[in-house]
Amino acid sequence: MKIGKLAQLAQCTVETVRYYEREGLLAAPARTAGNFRLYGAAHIERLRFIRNCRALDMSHDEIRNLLALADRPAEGCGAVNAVFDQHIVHVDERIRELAQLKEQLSALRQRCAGEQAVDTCGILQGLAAMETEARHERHTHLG
Amino acid sequence: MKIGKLAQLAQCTVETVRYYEREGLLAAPARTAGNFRLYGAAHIERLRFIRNCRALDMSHDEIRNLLALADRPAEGCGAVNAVFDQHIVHVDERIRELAQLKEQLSALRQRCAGEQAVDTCGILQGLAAMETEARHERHTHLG
DNA sequence: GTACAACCTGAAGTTACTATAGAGAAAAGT
DNA sequence: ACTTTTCTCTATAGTAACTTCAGGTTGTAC
Repeated sequence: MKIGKLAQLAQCTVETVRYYEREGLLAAPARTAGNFRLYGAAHIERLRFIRNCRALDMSHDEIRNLLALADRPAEGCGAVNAVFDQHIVHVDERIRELAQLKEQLSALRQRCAGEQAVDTCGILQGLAAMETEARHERHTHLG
Repeated sequence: MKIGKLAQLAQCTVETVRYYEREGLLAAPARTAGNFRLYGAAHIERLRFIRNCRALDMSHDEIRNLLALADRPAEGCGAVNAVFDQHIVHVDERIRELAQLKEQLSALRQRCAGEQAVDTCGILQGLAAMETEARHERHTHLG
């Protein structure tokens, strides 16, 4: 099958497929005489795997890692578990960060009820007065 | 004061300050005879405001919006509230997305307890078998 | 034979910065 | 006064995971 069909089956765009090939996530397939990419069942499986990992917000590095592990069927899957556990930690951290953010935002939001002039707006005053904190370095690739 | 002092007071790097100037978030200041940027109290206030917005994970577009509103003191702050409410919605959505993600990840994680070979690993099987869903377009800039 | 969709490559744009290189200016030490 | 160190300047490239664009080729339908 050609790239359009593959992309459709994996629910992504053809540009994304070509991008994954450049990135080394998806092996370069055979070509037709006219230079069109020709994919088979193995490619669908691989791409689906990648897209599912992405749906779980894994980074390309994490995915590359997982794919390499999956390609050595004889080995144990302790490493797979490790990648997964690490990723779950990332997600957890980000959820906690956002929850805290939401509290701050809600507190600020309550400082302005209605339609006063902006120079007495509690939100803007709050934003100007907040204690500026150093940028927290992020330990997760999740934004 | 020069850029290093300003950056220190706002808890960011000098590169970030220069970047904000290029982006139009911070007005270009006067220069010394030696071409060094010279900042005053108004710049500190402005930069603090920006950094506080960033600490709340607002995008530059949202911040630009707020700054423009704050610069028209006579007008009502309904628009400010709107920016804020919209941003809170973004954060909420992202929290829900991540919570759902975590459930999926935990469910998958339970499919592999220990050290079997990877070709029978429940996690990898799960990743290969998951129903591939179309990439949800994001309505938030939060990762 | 000609219109049109699907495909090709390569490069640039996105966000909010960070990092680097190479050079000039100012401050500190002797 | 001289040297060393620190600060600042501009311009450019890199980050993640794509998307978009420009310009050209192939395949297919009528």
